[in-house]
Amino acid sequence: MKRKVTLKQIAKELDVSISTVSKSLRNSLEISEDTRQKVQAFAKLYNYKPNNIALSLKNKKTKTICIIIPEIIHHFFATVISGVEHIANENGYNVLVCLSDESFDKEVINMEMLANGSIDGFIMSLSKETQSKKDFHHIVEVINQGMPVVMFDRVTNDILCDKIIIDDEHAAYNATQYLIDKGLKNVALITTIDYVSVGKLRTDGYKKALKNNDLIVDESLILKIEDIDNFEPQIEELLKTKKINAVFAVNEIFAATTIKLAHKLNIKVPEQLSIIGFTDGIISKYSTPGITTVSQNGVKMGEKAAKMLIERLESEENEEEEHYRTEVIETELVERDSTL
Amino acid sequence: MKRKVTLKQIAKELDVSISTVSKSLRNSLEISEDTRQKVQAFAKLYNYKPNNIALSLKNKKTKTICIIIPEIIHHFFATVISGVEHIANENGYNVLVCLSDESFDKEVINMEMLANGSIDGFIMSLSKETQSKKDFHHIVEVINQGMPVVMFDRVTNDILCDKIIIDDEHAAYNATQYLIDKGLKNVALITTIDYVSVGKLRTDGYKKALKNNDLIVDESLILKIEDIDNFEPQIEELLKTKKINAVFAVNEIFAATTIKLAHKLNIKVPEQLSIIGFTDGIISKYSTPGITTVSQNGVKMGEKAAKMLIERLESEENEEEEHYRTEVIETELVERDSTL
DNA sequence: TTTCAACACGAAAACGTTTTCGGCGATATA
DNA sequence: TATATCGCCGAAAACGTTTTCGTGTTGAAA
Repeated sequence: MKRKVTLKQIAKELDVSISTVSKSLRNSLEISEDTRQKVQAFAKLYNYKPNNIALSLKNKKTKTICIIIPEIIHHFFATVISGVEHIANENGYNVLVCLSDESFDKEVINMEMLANGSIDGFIMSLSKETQSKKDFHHIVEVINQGMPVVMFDRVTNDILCDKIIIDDEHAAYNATQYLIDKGLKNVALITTIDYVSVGKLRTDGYKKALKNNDLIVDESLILKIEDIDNFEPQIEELLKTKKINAVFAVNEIFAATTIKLAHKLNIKVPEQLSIIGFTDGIISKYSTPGITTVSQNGVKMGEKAAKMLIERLESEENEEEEHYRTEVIETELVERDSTL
Repeated sequence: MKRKVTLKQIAKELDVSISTVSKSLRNSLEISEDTRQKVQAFAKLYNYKPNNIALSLKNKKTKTICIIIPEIIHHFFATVISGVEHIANENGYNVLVCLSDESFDKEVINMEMLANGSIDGFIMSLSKETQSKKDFHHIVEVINQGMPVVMFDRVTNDILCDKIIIDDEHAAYNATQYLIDKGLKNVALITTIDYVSVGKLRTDGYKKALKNNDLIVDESLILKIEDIDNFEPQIEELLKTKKINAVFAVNEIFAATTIKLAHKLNIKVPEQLSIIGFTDGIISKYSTPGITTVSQNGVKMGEKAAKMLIERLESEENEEEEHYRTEVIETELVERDSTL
């Protein structure tokens, strides 16, 4: 077991100074061709690699960015990570992944723990709890320390920073309009509780579409799911008691579950019930029938977020202006077989 | 924008030495009650937090572990990360995620890049390319440098280290037996090419089950998928031309696709065709019908892997024995509606 | 009054780099 | 011969910690 070799050890072996070794390896002209060759050969032989931690300390840059997400099991977040990782890697950055588990405390702990030089910047999507508490002091603090933060998807207006979002309201509007255009007038909405920013926006879009088509918004057709672990009965109830011919679900789990329940209740999809989901997940793709859905393009969001963060990191040296941007990623309606 | 405060700055402000500040903050009895209070108050006021990079350099421990996986979009790997992250966090470790994208080169680059002090240890699952090339020099090198590695799922016998696996052969055997027990004699297998270790093992289990039930292994019923992006025609061909009443698929994508194609060909699932998948993914759960599947318990794998790695990291100080373990995580057959 | 311990604190090394500056010998120039 | 120049190299600082060891002051004991 040969431990890692350091500059000091090479210097000692070759009976030169540490500076000489360092310069030789960086091919400085200050050092004679002869010495350079000797040092480089020796370094190669012993497989010398500079210690990253030491470099980080010296440069005050870790070349690591952290992404904080509520959960990784969620396919959308996985795709975002994938996008972030690619761009980061291309630019020589590593990616630290932290999960908040939708908990405010974990989010705070993670941020405080890493804001001490461990990383260069954050990419994050707020936890549900944070959104409901509306307490963002931990984020403000980090930003005030001069560490750039890019928020995506679940963002808040209370914080000034770069943001990547999709136009949730507009996307929901389009999805609802799509259903209406098919002649479906009784569209139910299955959504989350309001404090989840995207849930609220999508609900707004749904309502707006109805109104613009002179349809009345029937609140009893809007199902707000609170308990993510036990919502089937509510949907079943909706399908049984209400006269609907279409459902717009704000995520793919709700959409897939609706299909399953429709099947159970002998309601034919899409003949009797059209269903549109949200998110570009694998569930929608591999489900039978395939689910028509609003694609969020998580990969692109991740890529864009990483680009913005890295751009800010690299330009920061020149102490540039603090002009924050909010980028909107376009969504796309992927038509499959769950709609007429 | 107040930048991070350091010991040196506090020392200067309070007109004491750096040592005094450090000791005060660690509540050393060497320092007078008075001074300690003063320093601590000041530190709190300026929200002092020790710089992690400096600590890492000093302690030669980064409290960071890296997990290298082929892709994150795969639900199974996402669950593993989740398990790793939890245990890591509990023990004060952070998790760096690297994606090899099934590429040998990316795997090598990532490992070499991080083996220079950036992290304390690796948890990894081999990329397909690495498995087919059988070139593991990068891993051997890392291990020889004294950095612990824990492999999971896609492992190799050519490397000595801790491993977490499931008994793929046994699980496949059970799944096949389950089908046979239902009276289904014509069981097809949809698998991957052999160099993916788990694909091979699952194929072996399938064959063994057939043989033990005095059924002949019909190689034409074994479909080896090479091109992950265009395999539907092959499955369709299989369903159309072969007389089969059950399919065992080695992952959930294959299983879900089979259902979709059966639906297209008007083959009723499970009445005319029973399907069993592999992996405990969300596709199986939310698909209609729900897919009976072999659950791999990725979370538990991740947890176990993290535990083994951290255990080795913390015990290493005592230069313990080098006894490597291979832990087998039990699988479970989750019965849903895609089988009789 | 001298001696010694206890107390409170500071200097410095160490972790592994990079980089600035200065020095020294040799050669070229005046 | 004296001076300037150049080539080659080393010392040291810096990044932010922790920790060992040393040192000066104080009080009490002899």
